Amino acid sequence: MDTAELARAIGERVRAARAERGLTLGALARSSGIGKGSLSEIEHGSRNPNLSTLYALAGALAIPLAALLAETAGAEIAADGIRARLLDVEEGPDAVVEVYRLDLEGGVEHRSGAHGPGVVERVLVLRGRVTAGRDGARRTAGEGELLTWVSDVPHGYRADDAGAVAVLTVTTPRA
Amino acid sequence: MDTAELARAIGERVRAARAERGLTLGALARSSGIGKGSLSEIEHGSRNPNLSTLYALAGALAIPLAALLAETAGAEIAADGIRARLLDVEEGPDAVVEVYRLDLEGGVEHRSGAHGPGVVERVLVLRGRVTAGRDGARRTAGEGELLTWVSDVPHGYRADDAGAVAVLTVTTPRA
DNA sequence: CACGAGTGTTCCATGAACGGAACGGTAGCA
DNA sequence: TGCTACCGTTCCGTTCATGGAACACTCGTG
Repeated sequence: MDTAELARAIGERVRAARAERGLTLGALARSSGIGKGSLSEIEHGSRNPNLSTLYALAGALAIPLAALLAETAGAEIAADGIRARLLDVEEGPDAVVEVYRLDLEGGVEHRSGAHGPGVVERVLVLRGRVTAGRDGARRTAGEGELLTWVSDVPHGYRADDAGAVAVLTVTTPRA
Repeated sequence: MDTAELARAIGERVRAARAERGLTLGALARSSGIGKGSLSEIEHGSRNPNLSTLYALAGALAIPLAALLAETAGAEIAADGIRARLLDVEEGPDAVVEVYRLDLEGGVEHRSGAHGPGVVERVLVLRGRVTAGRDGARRTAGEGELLTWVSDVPHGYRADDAGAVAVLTVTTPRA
């Protein structure tokens, strides 16, 4: 991703956030103190805004600056009915633990092949009910409950019809 | 926090990252394609760099742009021997769940007063051993284990001597 | 149809961020 | 002590991002 692409991505996020809030370009210009022309070009990605402009913009839209500029492309895995966003990576002496936020649409099955030996997955349910685990040994957890399995064989996740949100941790032992 | 403060904070982060990597200002200038003078002033916070400059800088330092610009002040709670970094907030229909990464130094006790009624805390241990819970009803969990308690009374956390890392979720019911 | 009030885009003079050159300071070395 | 090499800071001419004005366009209204 180069700067032009990033500028375009930021522009899209700004326009989406503005639309979400029902603001016109002029209204956002007034509340942020940024020129209407500047805003227009920022939304099109044809500007190279400086820090104060970005900061004022994020403030007026009530978005964290980091969220406005995130290069989430690589950190976000999205498929039909499932979205996994990397929140954190803990590099311990014996293992690396990745922490994801998992958004599961209702009723959609997500399958995953076998991972390396010793890889353990854990799902801590935040909202809804999740059925997950190794093929043939699925279990179900409700809010606040934890599912654990060794994922060296094919496995999968599924939410109740209402959908679910969970924290997924993937623990990979060091080679 | 205004723009000047943010610029100063970013400058400090840049200088720290550069020192960590053992780079001189000139070397970083060459690898990032940014002028040496610009870099010097950015590190002092006396510049208002634009997007392409920030992006090139983050790239040369191998830091995510979002991390360079994060306004972590509000999202990070740091005290003696404990650090809690907000990873995510899930706003469900019945409750709001905050997800934190918890870093606990060995042997240090962290106490917390009572929260509102119905607030539930959960600790999923990623590394080490954690003893936590309501006063008088502490329990201990090792890697991959989960501790849960209702935090409407004083409670606390403590890691083994080696320290620990965990995911903490705080579930607050909607009023 | 004319008009006013709104939209978002394009244009422009000004001021500031840019890269690079010049500078003072320090360390190593003959 | 003279020389070289490199450090980080300050300065400077050029380039470009800025806010605001001018603009084209779309509605709703009389």
